[in-house]
Amino acid sequence: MGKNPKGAEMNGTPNTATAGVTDTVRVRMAPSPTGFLHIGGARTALFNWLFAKHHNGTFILRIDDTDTARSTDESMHEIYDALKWLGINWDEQYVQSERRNIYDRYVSQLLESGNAYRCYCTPEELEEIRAQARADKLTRSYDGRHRHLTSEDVERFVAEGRKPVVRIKMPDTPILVEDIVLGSRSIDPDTLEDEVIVRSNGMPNYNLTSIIDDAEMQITHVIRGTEHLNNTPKQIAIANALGLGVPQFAHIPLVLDSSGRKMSKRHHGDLVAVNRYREQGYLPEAVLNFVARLGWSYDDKQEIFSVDELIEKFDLARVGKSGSVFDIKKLEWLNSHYINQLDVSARTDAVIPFWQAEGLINSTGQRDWLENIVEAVGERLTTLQDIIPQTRYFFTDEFEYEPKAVKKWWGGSEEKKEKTREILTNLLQILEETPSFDVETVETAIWKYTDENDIKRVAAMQALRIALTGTSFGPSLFDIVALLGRDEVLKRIPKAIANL
RNA sequence: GCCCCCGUCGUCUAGCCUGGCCAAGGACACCGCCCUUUCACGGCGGCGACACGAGUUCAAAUCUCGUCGGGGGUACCA
Repeated sequence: MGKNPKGAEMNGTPNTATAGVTDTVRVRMAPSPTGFLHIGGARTALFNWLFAKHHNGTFILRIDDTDTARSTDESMHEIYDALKWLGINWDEQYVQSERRNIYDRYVSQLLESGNAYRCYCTPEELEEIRAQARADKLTRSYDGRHRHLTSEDVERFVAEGRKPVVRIKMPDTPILVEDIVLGSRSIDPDTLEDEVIVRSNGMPNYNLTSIIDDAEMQITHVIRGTEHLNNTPKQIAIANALGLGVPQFAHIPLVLDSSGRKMSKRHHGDLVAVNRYREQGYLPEAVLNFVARLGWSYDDKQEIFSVDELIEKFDLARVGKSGSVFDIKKLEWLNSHYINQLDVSARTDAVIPFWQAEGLINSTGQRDWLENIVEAVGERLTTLQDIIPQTRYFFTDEFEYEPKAVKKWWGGSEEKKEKTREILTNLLQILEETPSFDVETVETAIWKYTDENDIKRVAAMQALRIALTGTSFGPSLFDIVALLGRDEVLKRIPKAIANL
């Protein structure tokens, strides 16, 4: 694979040869709709999409729903939603269950050419074969025993009510698998067994439909997870038997959990659900940037990539071979970066749904006030969801005084508590008398009090902070006082004193 | 069991193809200091890796072989 010859195009060279793969790339993302889109799937989608965009190609979404028992409409829509949220848009879309006749046609061809055959083995029989093969340390289990059935055999099986599957006859010559990421290798045919390509209920199987559709849809590059590596020679064998060409393959390393195992819906649940990250207040830019760097890098310094930069810089040649551990800390870092990147207005827009979901606001009529709150919170959000603990007290005075904060700043002993009551009482009086309630006036008044009475600033400030917010952390206290307003502040201090 | 893939700081990685510039660079995390009304931000500093063993070579993280370790697959799932 050569470099993208963009330069040649810019020169306006009027030939087609120099364009190379640039304008003919066709890739696909082929999820099976058996659950939410998971993080690994999102990365596969992203790599395909980036590759397509980079080469001015076509990105196709193909729903591989041949497993009718597990596929659901709901899941299909969840996948659409997740992809749209990420901004990964597709140019063409196909659903495999609507393409039965195409697969049936190819199966007939395989049967007629003698490259496939019906197998009447029962599940029990297959189980036995497997067990025996394992005991004998064989490299494959199914032994092709129904390759050459007599018509009497068939009649007998049919009479017994057995429903056959269709199996592909694997070749007896090595299969060359070329992979852009992993390199080339030759697969010993003795390790391949006659795969089932059509189930006994007549439904075709993944290895068959996948490679047929790749050919039918003129896919040029198959970019998928390495869990499919062992399927590749099988699919190539099927394509060969059908006389179809095969795309180029690029198997990307797995996304692993912290103990090094493949992330899966089954074992990791919500942790891998893309939609879950959206609900928790992650930005799509952050998720995209994060998964892009799982298994791919541009150079030895750049970590932050806008989508446009990703498109410009993505290259399969820089995809690594080993699996990558999903580290949520890094995602969080990226997320806070992208949140901070938003201006106050955009950040307010982003955060409003979270306030609403929490029941803290019901209209946006107080827009200016909300923006001021967001401004005061500043760079304290790791996720949008963090806006709740950071700002709850602005919307209600029904909050708990955090025990740890109380103990540390209000005092563990009665003596210290008494001192705190005194400070709060004095502050109350100062704030009652202060001519205006803007940040500067309040600040001046409070500093004057602490400094003149030889009270530690931090002690007074934290005592007041807890009285006003119930917590020991958050935005500048003067901002909080100003945003809460005189009435609210003068109401909360006595209440705090009473609770001391 | 069998088949296949992989192996640089705790994590993501640069470097490996085209041996020397690598007493291995960056980022996240962690720790410390500074800033500071708190918590974050930010600034500065610290901790920290070539899986192991042979071989080739003047020289190996880089090439070769072996060992060990990890992972994926092994379905009438995809």
